[in-house]
Amino acid sequence: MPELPDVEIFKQYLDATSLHKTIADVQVTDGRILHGISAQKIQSKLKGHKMQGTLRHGKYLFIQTDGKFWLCFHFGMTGNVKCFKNQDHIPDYSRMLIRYANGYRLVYVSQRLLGKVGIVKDAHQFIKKKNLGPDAKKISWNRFQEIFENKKGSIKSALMDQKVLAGMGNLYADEILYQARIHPKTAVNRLDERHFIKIFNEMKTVIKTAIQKRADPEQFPGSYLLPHRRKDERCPRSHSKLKHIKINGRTSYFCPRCQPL
DNA sequence: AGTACCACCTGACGGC
DNA sequence: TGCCGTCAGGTGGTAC
Repeated sequence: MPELPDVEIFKQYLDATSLHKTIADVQVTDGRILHGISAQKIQSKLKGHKMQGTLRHGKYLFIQTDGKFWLCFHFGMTGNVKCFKNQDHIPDYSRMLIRYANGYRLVYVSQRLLGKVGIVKDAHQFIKKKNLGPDAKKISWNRFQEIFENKKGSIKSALMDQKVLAGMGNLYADEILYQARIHPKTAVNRLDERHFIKIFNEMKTVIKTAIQKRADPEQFPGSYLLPHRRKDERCPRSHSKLKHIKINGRTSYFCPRCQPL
């Protein structure tokens, strides 16, 4: 579930497995993941280069190379990266393989092909051009207050809008609003400072906790909504039956008792 | 500006 | 067993 915490885990994983290793070869097994570049071009571009460092902004993962370009990963609704020894069996839905000179391969996996891989000149420039909002993990309280000024729609839509705030997806937006005890349909302009402080603090805690638990919902605290985010399950706090509604076409789970409108 | 809907894809699941 | 509709965590485009 590649939202901010998941992508942060991928970043840590790449930092641990893939930096400063010479890329011997690149194999694209499904070109539909490529964005704005051909399989041949990405191969010739990466070959012989090394990854120098990583940068995550929202759900995007950028890898700086020792060339004048960055590799850019987006994971869509299903996707991850994994490193294997050359002779290891690689998983289904592996769409791109980066083979290192040291005998390992980095694999980009994407079952539904909704993710994208590309080359960008500069990550910061890309973020600007895409109009991405500030990163949810790094944003300061002052900036957080500002981004909701003059907003009128529902708080959940705003939290999930990558141009407002980068990194929150459907699941974590639900979790944050659940922890803050705010109904997802609440209009932003009906929230006061006290509410925003609560949302901000819960957001930071949820992100930190999720990353600490390696974005694995099974390890999340019992007080979290995420592991119970299924039809007919109950709120871990009030034991009321969870409700689900559609907001902007996405299913939103909440507790009608803890999060009244 | 906000929302609603469609499209992009594959696979899992429930109903019949 | 199998067919079919619906749904799933992402984004982007269009139309109202």
